Formats: sequence, C-alpha cells, structure tokens
Amino acid sequence: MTSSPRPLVPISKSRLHEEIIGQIQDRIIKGELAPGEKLPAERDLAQSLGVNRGTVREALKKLEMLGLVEILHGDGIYVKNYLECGNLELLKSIIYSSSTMTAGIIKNLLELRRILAPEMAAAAAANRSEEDAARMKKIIASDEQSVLERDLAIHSAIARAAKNLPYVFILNFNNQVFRDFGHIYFDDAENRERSKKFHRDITAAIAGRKQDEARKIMRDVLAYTDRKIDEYYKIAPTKRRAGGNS
Amino acid sequence: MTSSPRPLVPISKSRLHEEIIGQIQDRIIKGELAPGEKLPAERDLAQSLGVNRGTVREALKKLEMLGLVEILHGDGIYVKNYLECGNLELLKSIIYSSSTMTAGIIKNLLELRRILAPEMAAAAAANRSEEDAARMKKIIASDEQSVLERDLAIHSAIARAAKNLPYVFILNFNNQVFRDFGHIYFDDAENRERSKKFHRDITAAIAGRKQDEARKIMRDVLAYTDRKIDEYYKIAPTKRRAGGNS
DNA sequence: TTGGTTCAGTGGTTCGACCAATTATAGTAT
DNA sequence: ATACTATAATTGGTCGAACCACTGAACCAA
Repeated sequence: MTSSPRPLVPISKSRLHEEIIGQIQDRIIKGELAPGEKLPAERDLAQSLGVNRGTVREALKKLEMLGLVEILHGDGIYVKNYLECGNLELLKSIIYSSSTMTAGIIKNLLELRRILAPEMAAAAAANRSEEDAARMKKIIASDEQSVLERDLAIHSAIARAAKNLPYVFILNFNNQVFRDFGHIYFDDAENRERSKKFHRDITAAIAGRKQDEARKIMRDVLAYTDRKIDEYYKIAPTKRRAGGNS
Repeated sequence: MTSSPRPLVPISKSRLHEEIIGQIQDRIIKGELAPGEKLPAERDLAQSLGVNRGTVREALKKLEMLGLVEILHGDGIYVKNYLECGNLELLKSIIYSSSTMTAGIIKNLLELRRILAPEMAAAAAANRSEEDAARMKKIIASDEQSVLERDLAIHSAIARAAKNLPYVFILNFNNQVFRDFGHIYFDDAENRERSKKFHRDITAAIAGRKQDEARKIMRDVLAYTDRKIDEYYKIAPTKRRAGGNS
C-alpha cells in the first residue's frame, strides 16, 4: 500500500509489427516452431497475417536481431535454437511471457547475483574513481525517488565503479527485471529501512576503498533479501492466472 | 601451425540495411551521437544515405531491438544510452568494433567466468540429469571437432546441467566471443592436452555428483587458462593496426 | 559423373501514396 | 494577457506493386 506506483501501464502502442513479433516469438518459445524449421515466405506470411509485406519484414528484422530466426537471402527464413544464443533481451521475453517459468528464473537471477555482486563490490572498492564515489553519495542523498529506484541506481553505480563493462550489461538486465518484481521486497517498510542502511554502508566501504568490507556487506544484504524473496515465492508459489498449459 | 584450416572466407553478404546499422551504431558508440539526441527523420536519413525509406526503417528496427535508439510515433528517433541497456548483443558489437577496448573486455569476461563458472559447475554436479551426463560424455568421446569447439561444448553442457537459464545465456555469449579469441590459448599443443584432461575430469566429477570436486576442478583450470591468456596480452598488448583514435 | 544452363521461388530494395500520432502554430474565447 | 481550441505541419506506421539479387533444383550437355 505504502507506495506501489506501478508506472501505470505499458500500453501496447498498436504497432502491427510488434504484434507479429509476439505471435512468432510465442510459437517458437512454446516449441510449436522447432529449431531448423522453415517459416513461410514473407509474401505468404503477409497474406496469412493480413498485413503488408514490409510490415512482416520489419518484424522479421527484429526477430533476427533477437536471435530467434535466421534469414537467408534467396533461400528462406529458419527458426534458430534460442537456447544457443546469448541474447539476454530474449531471456526477458521468456520471463515475461511464460508465467510458469518466471519464479524459477527469478531464483536463478538471484543466485547469479549472490555469486557475482559481492566480488564486483570488492572490485568497485578497488577500482572506483572519485566520480564513482560522488555518484553513489548523490544517490543516497536524494530523497526523491522510491527506495526501489535508489537501490537499482546504487547497484548500477557499483557495477560502473567495478570497471567491468560486461558486468554492467548483466547488472542492467537484472535491474530491468527487478524493477518489475522488486515490489515483492520493497513493499515492506522494514525492508526499505534495511536497504537504506545498506546503501549508506556499501557507499562508505567503496568510497573508503575497503574491498573486504564491501564484499561482506554485499554478501550479507543479498543473503537477507534473497531469503525474503524466497519466502514470498514459497508462500505464494503461483498467485497468477490459472488454466495455463504445459 | 598444426591445423589452421581457416575455412576460406565468410564473405560479408552486403545487405544495405546492415551497412546503415553499422554507420549509426559506430557513431553512437564513438559518442558522436549523444544519448537523448534526436536523429533526422526517416525520410531525411533515406535521402542522406541515398537509399529507400523502407531500407532505413529496417535498419532502425534492428537498432531499436539492440537498444541503441528509441522510436516514437509522430515524434522522432532518439539515441539511447547504451550503457543503461542490458543487451549483450550490443556488447559484442563494442568488442569487435573498437579494438582498443577488446583486450580489456576480454579480461573482464574472464574475471566474470572465474567467479561464476566454479559455482555453476558445483550446481551442475548437484542438478544434472542423466541426459546431461550423457551429453558431456558424448562430447569428450567425439574426436572430430577441434579442442576449442569441444571446450565450448563442454562449458555449454555444464551450464545446461546447472539448470540456470540466465547463466546459459551468459555462457553462450562468452562462447561466442571465445570462439574468435580462443586460439590464443588453444594454439598451444600442451594447453590442448591439458584441456582434454580437464574435460574428462569435470565430466567425471559432475557425473559423480561431486559438487566440491567439480568446483575445484573448474577453479583450477580457469586459474591456469586465465594466466596463459593474460601472459599473451602482456607480451603482445596491441599487435593490431596502429593509428586508432582515442 | 561432371559442369553449365535455365527457371521458379525467396529475400532485398525501390517508389509512391496514405494513415496515425505528436508537436507547433494560429486563432478564439475568456 | 491568458487559457483553451482548432488547425496545420512534421514524423513514424502501413500499404501496394514492381523490380533486383541470390539460391536451389531440375534439366541438359560434355
């Protein structure tokens, strides 16, 4: 109740080609379209969907960039094995589309974070610039945003301070997911206070270049948050719509 | 020298819109196009580039999926801050485009792998199915592929056995990069033998559900390989073309 | 069997037109 | 002068038809 702004609605901006992407993507992820399978020709797809060929092409361009299909000039369009691609954007689609997997994948993400984040916090303490420290202090000082947003910002700042670009990308992906599921943790007032303290402590440790302390602070806070989130999913394993298929 | 077949040529398939993507992407990554900046209208871009508007649109659709631009109906096209997106596909573009950053990012990737892989190996030992064990044994039995390919396959199999989908995606990304840079390590005959032994040992540990052993084997082998690769970059820090800008 | 040719199918690109959403502008009422 | 409204201009979204470039398969010739 306290403050669950939930930024209104995503709103599907119409955009026909997005609809086409969704349809094909779903069929691939559900396994209806097997890897290696050949899709109908663009002209046939356009006719089947009742849209213009150019619109189909725009959708296919996005699907190709996602790593779901491979387009071969003069040959055809083939379904790729999405498990063999390394596109996290696609993983996000899977998380948000199949509610049966969501809880499991969230747990997986938390596990990865529990392993990586403490080490990256230590790296941040070692590699931080003055600008990094200033950025973190500014975040904990601002009282405007929600605690959730500040938490995401702090983690992002730590990633930048660690000077590990791939980790920045992974962390950003994590944040994009946690922004939508973080309310599980931040709806509780005590948890919010605990986070604020964490923000101050980790900022002080990194600003003070104390690697071991930063690592320990991060490890402890994640152990706590993960336990809380785990309890939530244990209590309400599937509070979502029933009637889903396998 | 042993066996560098170099399968002739990949050949760039032209594809006009790919060229457009490259141009805009480069300008954004180089900072010539700042985040928030508005791009020319599609019609103007088409005229400037001397191509059709539909072609420009296909390029923009891919750039949007990459997370480099944001397209607003009736408004315009805006450059996004790519550091705030979580798209690893984009990271790959950065690795392959700016040779000045490549070595550093490779080191970053190795660091992440050194942290994650041992834990995931332990998780694989805990969660593996019979199918996972069989897959790994099949890989080490096949004598057809190169050691590099077998190494990538083993790591991929471990990731799948760990039952952590996000890690599968991250690992696949790693593999895509290491497939192009792995020769740094696998050109050496002794290293190749060492890898073969590692494949056997880690497979046995995971098949035997020995978590601690799997973790240790993975940690040890990565400590060795990373040291070798680090030596390479120390000896030949920039063996590439000179004259690059900052 | 080998190599070259033809041909149908498919993706790639182009042109021109119109629809839909946003923004800027001018105008009106208060 | 201000605030609201209607209009026009700008921009992305879709459409339709046509042609180019590449691929694969069938066919033919050496």
